Amino acid sequence: MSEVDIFKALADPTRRAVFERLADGEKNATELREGFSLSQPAMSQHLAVLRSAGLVAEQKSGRHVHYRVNPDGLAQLHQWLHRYRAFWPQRVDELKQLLKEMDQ
Amino acid sequence: MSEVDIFKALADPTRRAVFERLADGEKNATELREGFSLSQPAMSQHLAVLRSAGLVAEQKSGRHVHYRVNPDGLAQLHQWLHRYRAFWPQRVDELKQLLKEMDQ
DNA sequence: GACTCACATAAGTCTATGCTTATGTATTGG
DNA sequence: CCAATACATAAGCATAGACTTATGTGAGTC
Repeated sequence: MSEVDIFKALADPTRRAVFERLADGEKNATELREGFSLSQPAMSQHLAVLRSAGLVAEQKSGRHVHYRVNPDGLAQLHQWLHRYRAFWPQRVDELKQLLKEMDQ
Repeated sequence: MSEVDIFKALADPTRRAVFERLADGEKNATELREGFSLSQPAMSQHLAVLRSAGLVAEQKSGRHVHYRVNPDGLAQLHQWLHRYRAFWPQRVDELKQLLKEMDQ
């Protein structure tokens, strides 16, 4: 698991959508396919990428594999972003100001 | 500029390194090449990707082009991450606990 | 005005990646 | 125990992406 892997994993729109679905709650690979027009191997490969990036965790239960969000990946991402914190408070303030102005 | 573009832009190690150098301070394309073993067009293309992702901003000055971190991109990333905030406070607490244990 | 410098853009190549179909491997139900 | 289910893995293909060399463009220099 590294930052590169995390960014690469999230660079794919399908994987980002899968991750978002997992954020709603634990699901197995078959449930995750619902709504997507993807072959079963494609989903399996996407999950492998997310897993090796530390973004999701798996738990085998019989012949099902339950996937859930792994906070480790998000923590890594959060830590990376935090290095550049100096750049966004200013921006946040600007947004706050903008919202204040829009309210009037 | 979209989340996909941002993640894609940051998925490349070279672009992440370029971004990190820009975080240290505004630089032009030639200065950015120092230390990298990249052709000039390669750097130019990387900067184009970072620019279209909203991660850096350019400012032309004579025949030089000065690049700097654009907070907009980081703000987008921060906003994306914030959607999953529910997952990381728990993790942060775990890390704090771990650090506390390591101190002893 | 020719020349150089600091870039951007074009075109071509090679590798990475996302997809497919085909197959392998546990697990479970009849 | 045999078929079906729920996956993972393999192999092949087609597109995307990162790089190169070559060329274009506009701004400073002499």
